[in-house]
Amino acid sequence: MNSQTPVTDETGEACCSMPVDVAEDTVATDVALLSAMGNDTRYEALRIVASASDGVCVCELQPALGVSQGAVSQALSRLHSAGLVSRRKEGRWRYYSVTPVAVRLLDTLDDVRGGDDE
Amino acid sequence: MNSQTPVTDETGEACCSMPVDVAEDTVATDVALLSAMGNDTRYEALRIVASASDGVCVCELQPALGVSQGAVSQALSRLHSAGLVSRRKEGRWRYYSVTPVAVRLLDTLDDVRGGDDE
DNA sequence: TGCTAATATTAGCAGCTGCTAATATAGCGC
DNA sequence: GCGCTATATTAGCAGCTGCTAATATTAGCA
Repeated sequence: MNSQTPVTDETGEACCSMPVDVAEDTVATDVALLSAMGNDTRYEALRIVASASDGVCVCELQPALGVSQGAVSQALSRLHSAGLVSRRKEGRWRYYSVTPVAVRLLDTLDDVRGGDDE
Repeated sequence: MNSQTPVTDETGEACCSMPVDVAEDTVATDVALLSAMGNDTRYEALRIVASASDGVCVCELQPALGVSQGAVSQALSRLHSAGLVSRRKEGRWRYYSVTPVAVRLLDTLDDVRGGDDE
């Protein structure tokens, strides 16, 4: 606020304690994860990849997601650089699989959403 | 890709199985959560609120976050509508606290980041 | 080698997002 | 009621994001 922050108000109406610092690299790491998943196309792609037992190929994600091939590739590239999917080549095909990080986060999302449904 | 998707390639080189459908409201719910947290200011605000035992007031979040009062208010409003913080009034002051949903997600983020640090 | 198929990358566009400044609203004491 | 403080809301701007279309790259085959 100005210089009259209630934190040090002498009337005993001090507002509350000093806030903590959040480490910059923690912020960057977590925000990269969260924002990578925080988009419809990328979230759906991740869900689809997560539900496959042996990886999903770009060629079938595209019809499922209903966007262009380029958009699918960009989505997967973003998920990969955030550490949410791994990829491998098999001839012409590229397969994507979820990482343990993604599994954990998706499970947590399912838990908290399930709790709301009661 | 076009109509010759490897999914049904008769040569046995079928690419993989059919992808699942992801429920639209599940997508909307989760993406709202993730994108609310997927921004530096809002993530840091949530972290600060999470570290306080009895709620944090807007007036101290503002200096901690280093943005305008209006930006703090907007950030908290977004977190609130995503169900990540609850709020209460005490006279002139507005206090924000984390919800169990936020706690779960932040804990999971800490877990997966901790795993990476090894 | 030349072609097709799969997919990554790039360029560009329209809409979105996050911020500031200004304003509106709520609470408090005189 | 007035003036102040705390904070929510609004308007507007600059930069960002997600998409398509086009192109580049890679793999496979005759």
